[in-house]
Amino acid sequence: MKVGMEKSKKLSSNMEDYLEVIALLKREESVARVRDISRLMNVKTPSVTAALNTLSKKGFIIHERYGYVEITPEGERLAQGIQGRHDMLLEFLTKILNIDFKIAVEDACKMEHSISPQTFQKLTKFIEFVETCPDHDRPDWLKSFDHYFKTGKRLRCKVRQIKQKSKE
Amino acid sequence: MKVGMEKSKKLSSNMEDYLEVIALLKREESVARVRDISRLMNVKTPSVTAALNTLSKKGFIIHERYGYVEITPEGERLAQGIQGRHDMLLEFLTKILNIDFKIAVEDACKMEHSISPQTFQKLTKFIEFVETCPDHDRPDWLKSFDHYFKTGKRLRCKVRQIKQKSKE
DNA sequence: AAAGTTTGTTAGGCTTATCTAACAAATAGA
DNA sequence: TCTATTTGTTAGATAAGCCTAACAAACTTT
Repeated sequence: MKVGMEKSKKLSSNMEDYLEVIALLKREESVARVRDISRLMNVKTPSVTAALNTLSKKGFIIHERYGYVEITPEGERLAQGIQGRHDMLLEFLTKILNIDFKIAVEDACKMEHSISPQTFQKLTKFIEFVETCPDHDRPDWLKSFDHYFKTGKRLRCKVRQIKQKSKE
Repeated sequence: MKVGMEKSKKLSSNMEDYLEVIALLKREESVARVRDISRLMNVKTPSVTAALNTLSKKGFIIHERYGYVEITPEGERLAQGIQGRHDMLLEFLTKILNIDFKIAVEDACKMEHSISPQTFQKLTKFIEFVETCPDHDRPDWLKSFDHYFKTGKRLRCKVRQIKQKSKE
């Protein structure tokens, strides 16, 4: 074992989930209790206690025996990152790909832990690009994809295309 | 423990990775040896032996002591599914989102284990939709996104829009 | 305020996946 | 062929996460 070995600040997917749920509870119920965490995560309370010890040691939360769970600024920052990835993925899956909500949530919950910053950034911009399109709700090319997905047939995607054809 | 309890056929991400690598070796080198699996996966050989026992018990491979690893039809089917998800994700990330290859591979390697069939199907069709577009290489709307990503500015995507503006 | 209920912790066990060390089998070279 | 090297296996340890059972603290409730 190396001498100056720092304890790693990196969290496993599981620990990220705990932190995410804690942040959610703080946000929605103003306090985070062991019982609530255990219910939301479908684990027993001893598992929560163990997780809290891990998160404490790494400095993401503050937890004294029998007390509420508090998040440190560092924990808050991390939780926001995870939540941001989750929200973005969910939006991409539901609004752009039209995946069923329940399945989209499942996918997002898993992918939120592994997606790279670069992919996150690209997808974020992609969503923004779609949603700020000066069309009505959904840009025409996406509607065209919807149709392609349903029928397997392409719509003429460009008027220009037709014009070019008539010029030949 | 329930009486009729079957051993589950479900594989962890780790075991899926082993199976994937075994299939890769069979494909590229015609045989899969413990040593090669261990090298490709950056684990020591005893870890491979342990994994092979797990995969054998679940019926995805056949492995006798000191022999090559063979894949069963069931294992082959599973491996193809995983590889298919991997390839699709890699294509989506590199060709559509223009993510750097190395990062795209990392993302794909993680996501391939968690993506739902529905999302797989949608993304597959989406790639198909993009790649069969009657444009040159990349459809105009995607080029328009590229520009938006680089500059943050939208290109006029529709003439109609301009007309509406001048009407106000 | 004492008893009962709920909540949280500790202790100890199981599983998965990894490792090192030691040994055994297979292959290669002299 | 017989020894040396490489490859594979076994044994035993460690770490993460989960569990149950037992206990302890905190809260309700009368």
